[in-house]
Amino acid sequence: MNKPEEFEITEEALKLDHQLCFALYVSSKEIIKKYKPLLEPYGLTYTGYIALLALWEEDDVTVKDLGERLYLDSGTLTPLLKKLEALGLLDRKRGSDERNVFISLTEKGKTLKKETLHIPRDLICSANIDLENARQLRALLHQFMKKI
Amino acid sequence: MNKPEEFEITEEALKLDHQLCFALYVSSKEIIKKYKPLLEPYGLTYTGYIALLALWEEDDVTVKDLGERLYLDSGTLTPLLKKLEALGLLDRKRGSDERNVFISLTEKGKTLKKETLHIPRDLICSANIDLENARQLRALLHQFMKKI
DNA sequence: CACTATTTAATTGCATGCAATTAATATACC
DNA sequence: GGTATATTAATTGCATGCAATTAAATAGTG
Repeated sequence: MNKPEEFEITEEALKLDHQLCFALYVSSKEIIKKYKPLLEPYGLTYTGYIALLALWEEDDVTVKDLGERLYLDSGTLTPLLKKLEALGLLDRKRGSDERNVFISLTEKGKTLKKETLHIPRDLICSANIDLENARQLRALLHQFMKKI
Repeated sequence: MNKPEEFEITEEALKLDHQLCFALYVSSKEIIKKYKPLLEPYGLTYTGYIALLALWEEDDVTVKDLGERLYLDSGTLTPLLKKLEALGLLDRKRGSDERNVFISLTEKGKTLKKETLHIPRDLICSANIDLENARQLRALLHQFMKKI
């Protein structure tokens, strides 16, 4: 009882290369892989790096606030932040409302910003990124993120 | 000793919203999250689903071949394929070259393709995806994947 | 004030991903 | 044939991510 034209459409729509999710999934994994050798000298993982990027913009924020900016929940952030604390990069302190934990960078954490300034440029080279392609992608992804 | 114009450039380049990697990382995670409720009725995870998408295009392939198509290595695939085997969706059999393990769909695995045909369309609705935005994104991502 | 609902971080359990190593098999080369 | 090399899956160890639950604290309400 398949109408042939509909079958054709769904058949094509099922192919791996037709899936936007798969292109996003692969692109995300591949670019994260490129960061690893650049971050390893600083003892950072990719997740640690993006947490620091967020904190370098604004720190002394709660775990909840940081989680909203990073799209991560406490199940991921709590152990990550404890590791970054153990590295001496940040402090975790309860606020006057004891439910809140405030994250603030240590001097070491602030200094690391300057030492890693070269990473964005290095990544562009190592991942062979076309800047115009990247600019367009970023714009489309931000549109995508707003609606999803 | 910072040249102000260079400092400004790198400062901007360090912001979370300027990172292509972060936009990819968030978009990928968010779209995968949207798949979960659609896949749960079939007992599938996202990774299991993309493995099946690949196998529905071509099965009776080695783990290595499947890994190249999915951008996954045996460390991820071996346990995943064992789970899909336990669900009765595929078989794993050594080839005449005993280093190779060939993956082939069972009847149940083939049947599941028809039962899940609705998922791509359902996802477009639930993730509120703009088709033109998606088409452009996919094209740019494929360019990106080719070069990285 | 007493009681309930809400908020926040932490914890638990499960499913990835990947790098590095291992084990088994096959190939290449002499 | 015999040995070194290469290939393939599997295993191990580590780092996420997320859903669901828990525990503690606060806010809201009568």
